[in-house]
Amino acid sequence: MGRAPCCEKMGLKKGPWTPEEDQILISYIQSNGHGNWRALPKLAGLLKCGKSCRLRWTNYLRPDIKRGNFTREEEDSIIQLHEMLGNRWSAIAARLPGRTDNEIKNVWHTHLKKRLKNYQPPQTSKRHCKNNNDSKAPSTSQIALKSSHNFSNIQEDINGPGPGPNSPQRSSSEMSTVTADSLAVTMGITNGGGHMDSSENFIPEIDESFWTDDLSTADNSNFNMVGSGGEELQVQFPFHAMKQESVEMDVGAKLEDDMDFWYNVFIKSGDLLELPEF
DNA sequence: AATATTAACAACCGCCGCCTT
DNA sequence: TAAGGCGGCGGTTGTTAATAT
Repeated sequence: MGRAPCCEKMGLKKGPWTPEEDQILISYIQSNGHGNWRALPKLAGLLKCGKSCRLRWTNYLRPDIKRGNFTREEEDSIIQLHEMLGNRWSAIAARLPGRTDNEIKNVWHTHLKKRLKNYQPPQTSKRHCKNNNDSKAPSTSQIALKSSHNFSNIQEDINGPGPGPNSPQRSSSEMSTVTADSLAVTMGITNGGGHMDSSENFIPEIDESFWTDDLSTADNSNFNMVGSGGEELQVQFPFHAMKQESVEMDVGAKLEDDMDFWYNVFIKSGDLLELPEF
């Protein structure tokens, strides 16, 4: 069934916002907050529906919105995030401060799709990224992240409760600490041949042969993460990931020094993350 | 200079999930 | 527990500006 769109209510104006309407909305929200969006237009004296007001505010009038063209770095971040998250524009926007989902969506459709279309990733041999010498070294913008959290939580998330076949054998004294205590991390595995990172490094796709169900033969893995501010983080997990499209983990896996693989991972609640000196 | 085409962006629409009653 | 309201999200459309013919 579904509700009728609020804008079908009598007397409500559709279409572009005038500077006067913008000013009314800004003034009202600044002094009263938006509260109930549906009630707002009436209270503020606007002939717009609440939905339209909310959209106008969140996509255009909000004071923290960054106007102007996207930088190359921002575009690269969008491409990378889109590879991980798909069309989840709001999730992408959450990692690009000052940018809105609508704006990012527009940029994607008008610029970035074309850019990617023109880009042909280099061919990678099987398990090409397995070897450090083959895979790209971390760029200077990437930061190694370590945590003291026991990574068995992650294995439990993947394998279910109980001791995994590859329980951590190293003492936590070897680990640095991330101060975040409940950081949720989601691994997003690339499926499409690879991509360029913001430093023009090619991050290869992970070949089917990489994945294993046998953690006892696992290698340490290394992840390329995007932090809350869109910054890239390089992390490693001491287990060989099993293939899952999206794995929710408790933060803080134990992370190791030996670099092996490159993946794309994003921090779901990145605000909690504090980067250690490293 | 006029017209057609394309690009860019703002706004709308409808669905979905969460929250309240 | 179910129903309805609300906000948020992603897809899509409409309008305007820029560029090509």
